[in-house]
Amino acid sequence: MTESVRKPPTTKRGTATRKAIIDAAEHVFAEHGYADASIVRITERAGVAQGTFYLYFDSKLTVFEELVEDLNRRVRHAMTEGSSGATTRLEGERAGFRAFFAFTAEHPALYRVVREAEFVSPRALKLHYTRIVEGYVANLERARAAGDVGDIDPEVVAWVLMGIGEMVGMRWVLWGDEPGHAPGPGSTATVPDHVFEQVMAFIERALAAPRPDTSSDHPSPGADQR
Amino acid sequence: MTESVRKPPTTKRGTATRKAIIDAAEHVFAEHGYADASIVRITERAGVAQGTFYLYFDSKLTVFEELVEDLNRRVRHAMTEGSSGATTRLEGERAGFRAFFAFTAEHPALYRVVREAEFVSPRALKLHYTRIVEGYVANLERARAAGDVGDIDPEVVAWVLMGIGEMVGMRWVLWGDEPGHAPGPGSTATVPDHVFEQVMAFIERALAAPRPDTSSDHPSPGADQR
Amino acid sequence: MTESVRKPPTTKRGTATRKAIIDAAEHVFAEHGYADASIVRITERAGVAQGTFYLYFDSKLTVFEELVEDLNRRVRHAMTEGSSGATTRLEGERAGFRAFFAFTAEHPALYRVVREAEFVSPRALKLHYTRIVEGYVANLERARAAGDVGDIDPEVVAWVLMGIGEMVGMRWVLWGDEPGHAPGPGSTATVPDHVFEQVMAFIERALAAPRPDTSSDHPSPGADQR
Amino acid sequence: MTESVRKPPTTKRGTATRKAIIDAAEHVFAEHGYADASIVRITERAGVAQGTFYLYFDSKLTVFEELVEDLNRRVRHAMTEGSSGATTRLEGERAGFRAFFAFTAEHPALYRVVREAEFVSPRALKLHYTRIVEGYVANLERARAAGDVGDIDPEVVAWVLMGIGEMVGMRWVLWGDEPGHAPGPGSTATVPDHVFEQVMAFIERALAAPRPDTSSDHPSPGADQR
DNA sequence: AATGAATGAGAGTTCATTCAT
DNA sequence: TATGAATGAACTCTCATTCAT
Repeated sequence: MTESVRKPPTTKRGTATRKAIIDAAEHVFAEHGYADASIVRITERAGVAQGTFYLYFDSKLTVFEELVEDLNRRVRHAMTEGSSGATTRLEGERAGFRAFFAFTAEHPALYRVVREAEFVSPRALKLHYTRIVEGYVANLERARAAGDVGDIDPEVVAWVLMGIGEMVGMRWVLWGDEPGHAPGPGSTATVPDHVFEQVMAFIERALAAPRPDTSSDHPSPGADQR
Repeated sequence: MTESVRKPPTTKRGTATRKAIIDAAEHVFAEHGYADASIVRITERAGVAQGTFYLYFDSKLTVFEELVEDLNRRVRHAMTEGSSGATTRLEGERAGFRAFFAFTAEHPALYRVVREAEFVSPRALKLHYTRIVEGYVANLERARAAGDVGDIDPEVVAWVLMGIGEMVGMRWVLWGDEPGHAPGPGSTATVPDHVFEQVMAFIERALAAPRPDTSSDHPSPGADQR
Repeated sequence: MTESVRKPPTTKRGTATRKAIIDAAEHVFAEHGYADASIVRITERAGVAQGTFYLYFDSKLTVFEELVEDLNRRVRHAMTEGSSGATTRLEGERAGFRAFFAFTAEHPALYRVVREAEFVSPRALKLHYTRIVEGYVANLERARAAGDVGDIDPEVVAWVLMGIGEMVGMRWVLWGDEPGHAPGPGSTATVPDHVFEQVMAFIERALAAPRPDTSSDHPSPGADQR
Repeated sequence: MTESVRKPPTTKRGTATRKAIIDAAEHVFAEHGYADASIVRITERAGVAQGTFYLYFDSKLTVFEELVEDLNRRVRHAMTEGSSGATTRLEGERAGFRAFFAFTAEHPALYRVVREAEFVSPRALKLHYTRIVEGYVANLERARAAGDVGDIDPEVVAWVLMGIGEMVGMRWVLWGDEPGHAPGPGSTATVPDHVFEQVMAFIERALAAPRPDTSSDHPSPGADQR
């Protein structure tokens, strides 16, 4: 296991070059997938020579992993940013999902790159999902403590939410309205309103705290809605 | 629209060889992913010469697509089979998910192959998901007509269920209990009970028909909305 | 040098099969050239299985050589046949060339196969040319003895005639009138009249016996040097 | 109409490598023919790695076509160069043919490569012949205008000359004196004198302007129509 | 006599990576 | 810091030939 060494630039010019390469890589990976994303393509798009690539990255895999991390950081940022202004849990949830879909629309790379990561870099893949899930878990635990949601296992529910977001994103953001043909590369269409509402309603019903009156006058002992 | 040039085998031996290759392909794709699943690896595992491969398949892509179709057929079969004995919708749903997870455990290829299909064969990928979703949709429409579930959009919910199944399957079947290291190739562990229960409960709450008494002042006791 | 063994058929059916293969080979070689003329293509066109081929021929090279021999026999036959009715040398020459061009038009294989033979089977190539040349030589020697042509070296002139026939055939029979695009496979167009006349006139001038009166002081009246 | 993707070399080293490959290709094609001239053989002879080949050429076919063009340029250059010092048409013609045979002796590739081009690249083949023919045509038209040759069709005669040169070159330059066995690869023997004289005499008789006095009663003594 | 499945060497080509400049 | 020429292992695929049936 050769240690992957970071190769930080030391000059302004270097920093710019490095960024150019990462940016190029995002597009190339998104468009061709890992296997078909050749270094030539990346460097050509970045406007540098092939050799230059290895001044900043150890290998193709290295950029890939760094890119996954980068995108991961950015989605999570977008999600918290999006829901930061929310005053209720429900509002926050909606804003978070909206931000997620918007990010997916703007950065299809996230999606495609992550799905391929299964074989390319399981480590990166797991990190990616785990980190997002951790965010959900934190929110869910807080909500549960506040009695905002029912008695759920935050860990499990977090993964469930992750799955919903991913599949709906793939279906409606990446594929577009017509499942037959994918939207062009520049498309930034997001999930249609009614789909979004259906999804959120689904989630809300699933999370909703049991109505306090359920056990009020006619307590059904042992009734556990789980 | 290019038709396959290869003719189907006409002898017993040929049929056996073809099957051996497809079987080998399933394992190799599952283990290495499409890009790294070389023809050499596949034929070596199948115990035939490299050239033999091309007697039955036009290209690596062809086997891939055929394999996806094959696995798709088999999961769907497993799922309907599994839920065939169920008497209530709830029971059927549980059995269907169980079958899905069990299949995933036994055929990790399904999972891995499909996730990589994004770039390899978008067509195959879409077919796969769409077909499974169609099954869900049919069930949901029937349930809604019977008043078994609330007023949901079956199409959207179907994709949501698909997403849940896929993510939970990945997390607990493929990764195993410890997210750090994947279970060995031969592992057939399935989703832990408590996770399964949590997931099913989540889904049930989300699908449940709204309780009729909600807006009335005379709650009908014993009304079980599930 | 493994001896190429003939594999003659012993039954009627066998004879038919063998012929079918040779015929198919002529077309396939003519259309694709030696290198791209696969055994599969030949046997498919002949309507037999691959293995059957080796019942009648030792190898791809064997059919090729036999085909060259066959075609050679046939052009020569066509040429002598054509000029058999001629009463003068000039007439015979014209008829011979006409027959040659006609054969080329009907059997482009001759042409193409021979040109490729340079590398495939030098032996066959040389045999082919040499045999045709021998015919020319015989005619020229006879003509010289009869005083019908000047004092030429029959051997050299024979090769020259061969070259003329081949190049003109290629240019006007195989390429057609427009050098830009070759005529379709079925085309049997031959050399245009005026080209034919030019070529024959060229040859006649070159062969003509020097007029006896030129250097003598007693012109022999009626001497026609052509 | 697909443009070559390879960029021309920008450094001295690159230029040298490219040349080394073309040179190697010339020899390998000449020795083995197109079909058997593998990239391995070419690169091995050039002393570079296989991959290097593709830095400069898109494919085997590309080098082939470039080589044909290159050789074509060079024969034509050699021919005009050779006949440049000539003072009479006859002298020029002889010099041109001599140059052609000499070139053939030194570059057997020209010959072999062109004959195989029929299937490999008809376009290149036609270009090659057409360009040489154009040179002949120009000369013949000039000669005819000057009354140096009879009333011939320059186009037809040009192809005829082409055919003579090619066949004689093949017979006496490439095959050597003994038709049984080709001369070694390094052989630079050219057409034997007496053959050359016979060929030129043949051509001269065919081209000679008809003697003006032919129909007069006062033969101009010493006029030799050859 | 005929089949057609099987072979395996070898083809052309790509590409991550190295290195001299 | 940047270049771009060079590498060579690995890939997919073809095909003349063999052989059991």
